[in-house]
Amino acid sequence: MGPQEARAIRLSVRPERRRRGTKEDVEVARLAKALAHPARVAILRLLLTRGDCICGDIVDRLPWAQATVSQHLKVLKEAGWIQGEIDGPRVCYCAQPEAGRKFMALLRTLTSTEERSE
Amino acid sequence: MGPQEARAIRLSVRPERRRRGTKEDVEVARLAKALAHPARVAILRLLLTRGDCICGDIVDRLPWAQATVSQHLKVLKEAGWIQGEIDGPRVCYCAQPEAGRKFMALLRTLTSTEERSE
DNA sequence: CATCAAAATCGTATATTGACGATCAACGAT
DNA sequence: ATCGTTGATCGTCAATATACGATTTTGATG
Repeated sequence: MGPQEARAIRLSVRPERRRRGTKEDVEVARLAKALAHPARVAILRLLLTRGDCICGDIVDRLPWAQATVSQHLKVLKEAGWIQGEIDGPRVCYCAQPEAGRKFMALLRTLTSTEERSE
Repeated sequence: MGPQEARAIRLSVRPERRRRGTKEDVEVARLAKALAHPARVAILRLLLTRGDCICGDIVDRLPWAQATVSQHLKVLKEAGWIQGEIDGPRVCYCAQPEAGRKFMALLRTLTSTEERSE
């Protein structure tokens, strides 16, 4: 067997299945991705510290345009970090503590050296 | 004052400072971003469970090309999640537990409702 | 129903990611 | 010095993310 043939084989034999990773890995990545921007972290922090349910106030408190904030809110909402509740002409957002707990749990699982039975 | 003038003012008066967010928010986002891809989570999990210091084995175990894995390793390394040590013609990677601890701590701070001065 | 305020969405321009073949650089061994 | 192996880097293409003005949608109110 030639020298670079081995490489070629290794390259081609690589597992085809699971192109996008484990369920768990995808989940960790999904939650992490939603936090992967300072604006979204700031929004989440705002909702957690100043208390639940704010809305256009977020725009006032953060240095981003309304459209931008709205976009980030959407990302956070879709990932389950926050929840938006329609309240008359405005929308009240609040953090979803379960997301944080779930994320922490997943991270702990990731870190723990316990054996995993596939 | 006109109706949409208020909006205009709010839009223009928005704080110019801190375009990219707090130090802490940027840090959380930075660490989260490095985890925001299943391949990188998988790599980290591999290093944490199978043990420190693997290398081309990562390529064999994961369903991505060598160049792709190398790229992801770089991202993880630059974010401080892992460390690479040159060992002859190969490179031995190992997880950096501090990163995880730091990230968890930041997340806990984020979640905690404690009052933050500044 | 005309109007206003609030927030989502659209449109768009720019920037960043992700994947990967191909190539390069480092190094051990002949 | 040459070769073979390993892993980083380059180049490129497609896809996704970001920012935000402009517009639309939604609902309260006169």
